[in-house]
Amino acid sequence: MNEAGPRWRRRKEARPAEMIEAALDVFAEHGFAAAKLDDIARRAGVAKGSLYLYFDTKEALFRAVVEQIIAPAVSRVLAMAQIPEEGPQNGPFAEVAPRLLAGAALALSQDRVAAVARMVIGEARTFPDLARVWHDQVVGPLLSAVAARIARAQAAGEVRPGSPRTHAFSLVGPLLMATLYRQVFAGVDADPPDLAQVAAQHAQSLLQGLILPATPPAKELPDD
Amino acid sequence: MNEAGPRWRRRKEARPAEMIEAALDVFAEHGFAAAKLDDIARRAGVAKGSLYLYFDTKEALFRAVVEQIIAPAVSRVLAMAQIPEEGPQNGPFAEVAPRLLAGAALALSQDRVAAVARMVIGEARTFPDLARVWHDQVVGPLLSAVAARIARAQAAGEVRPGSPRTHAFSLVGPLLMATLYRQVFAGVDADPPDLAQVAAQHAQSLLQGLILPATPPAKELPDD
DNA sequence: TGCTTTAATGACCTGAAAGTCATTTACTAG
DNA sequence: CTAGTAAATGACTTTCAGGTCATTAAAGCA
Repeated sequence: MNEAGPRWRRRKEARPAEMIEAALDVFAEHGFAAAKLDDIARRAGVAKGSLYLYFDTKEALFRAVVEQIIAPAVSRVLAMAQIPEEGPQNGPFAEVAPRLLAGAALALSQDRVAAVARMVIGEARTFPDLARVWHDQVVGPLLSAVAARIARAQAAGEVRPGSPRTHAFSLVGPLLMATLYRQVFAGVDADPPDLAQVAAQHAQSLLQGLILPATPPAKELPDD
Repeated sequence: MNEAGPRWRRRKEARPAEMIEAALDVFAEHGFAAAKLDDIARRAGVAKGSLYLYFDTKEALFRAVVEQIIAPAVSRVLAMAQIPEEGPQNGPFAEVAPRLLAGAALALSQDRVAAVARMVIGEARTFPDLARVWHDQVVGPLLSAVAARIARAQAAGEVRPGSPRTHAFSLVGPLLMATLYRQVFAGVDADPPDLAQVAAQHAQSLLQGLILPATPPAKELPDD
């Protein structure tokens, strides 16, 4: 019987991150309620009791996962979109919008980010304060930044009038829909939508308009 | 001590519907996993054991809720949008699309429908066959119908080229986003988006284009 | 009015998973 | 080398909700 080394190591610094990583996998696969702490512990290579050295409850672990995964994604999207609050002009809106959507598509292409988004939607009612954090720190700032940029474009006469906030929904809604579609129907639909393609085509459609300006097909004109 | 009548009544026909109704309320409030059958039973005015006379398991009850609530909503949307599979021409796409979005907004304005949608998104991983049913019977048909209508409009030269399916995402994504926003942030955001407003403004924006064609604001032109 | 049927009950059973803690053992300071 | 510390363990406790079933009683019928 070979005893290669100590049965376990003391790794106070590395443990929490590993636990969060493992928790993300298990939560994403089964959802919050159906995820078992034993599974998470096993995947993290620790005993269940060890989880409680770093997280008080299952919910605390869940919240740590959300914060850990999402915070970088949010700042990355805003950075890629290059939407500074009060910065200098950063190009015409017709160029900013596709950049923003492309950046969002890239961020949401990571299944980890998309899975967290799906889980928050599913669990918001179970954890009202999670919904509050998400609203105040993620969705709110993102929506406000986009709406502010749209309002600037409206002031410059670039963009059609209307509620900037609603325009923001117009802009990013399809991407959210495609993301959720991929998450919900993974394994059911063999041909899920491609986020980059949706982002590109939607940017084009929304900016330029879906309707073609009465280009007669040279054939169906009523003969008079 | 007044004994007004029998302790309970036999109502084989009315029970299931009442149970589904109560179950919807409790599921919508707490999510599937956190919903207690005792609560559902109490709200339905029956004992827990009675639930098992009509539904084999908690999951069966959940599925009954989904089917009961969604089926009418789906057919109503398609009816309001007046998108027959092979029917006669039903007006230019520029008129059909707003009608479709308005109908969808109306259907999704019922919190019951929206709550079910949110729950399916949240629970799809826990119940893979629920995701399959939802895909095959709800989302798939709806998306296909809309995409088919868009393809017809493209063939007629009304609509810009591009994947019809992606165009369908462009069309309905913002409404889904607004619906989920309302569901997730109910109680957190005091000023949620109005679905009818989002539908109307988005239809306008998407069809006509968000970008204004270089209308000089008569003031900021560089003076040369 | 009594008999049969079966809808309905609710106390109970049971499995499962969150959370605890006395014990073990890796590490470190002296 | 030794003693002190605290990271880590995993068997145990506790809680709780899904599911069962022997019993009750409402309704239909002769």
